[in-house]
Amino acid sequence: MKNSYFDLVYRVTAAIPPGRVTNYGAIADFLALGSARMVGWALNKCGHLNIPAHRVVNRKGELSGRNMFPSPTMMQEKLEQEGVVVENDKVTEFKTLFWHPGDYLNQDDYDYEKDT
DNA sequence: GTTTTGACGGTCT
DNA sequence: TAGACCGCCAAAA
Repeated sequence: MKNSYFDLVYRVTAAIPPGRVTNYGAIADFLALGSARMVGWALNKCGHLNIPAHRVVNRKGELSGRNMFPSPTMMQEKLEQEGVVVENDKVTEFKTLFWHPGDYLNQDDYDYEKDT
């Protein structure tokens, strides 16, 4: 538990319920980071952690970070696998599937550092 | 030590 | 309504 700004991002991202998506701005605003780029950047170094970064998209609901994944299609595949309808690399029901960061309080805590 | 880029967002034109 | 510009903080070159 480092309590760093990116660790907070990890926790919120890990708390995103399956079949649900959110955007960087919401997390950035919730954590008062001041910039959505901090969120995306923090997730960029999530490579060694088991964080569902595929559930995090930009404000337009587009899978902007798919290019960073081991496989660009993996992000969309995972979203569809959880029931999220993705078309043209963007979430169609984004506004409906949108998940508010504040709801993560209901998820209590989550060990994102626990890989395996 | 300085400059540029980056998984973005909001506001102005 | 749509397109373009600026701003946020941090890390790498």
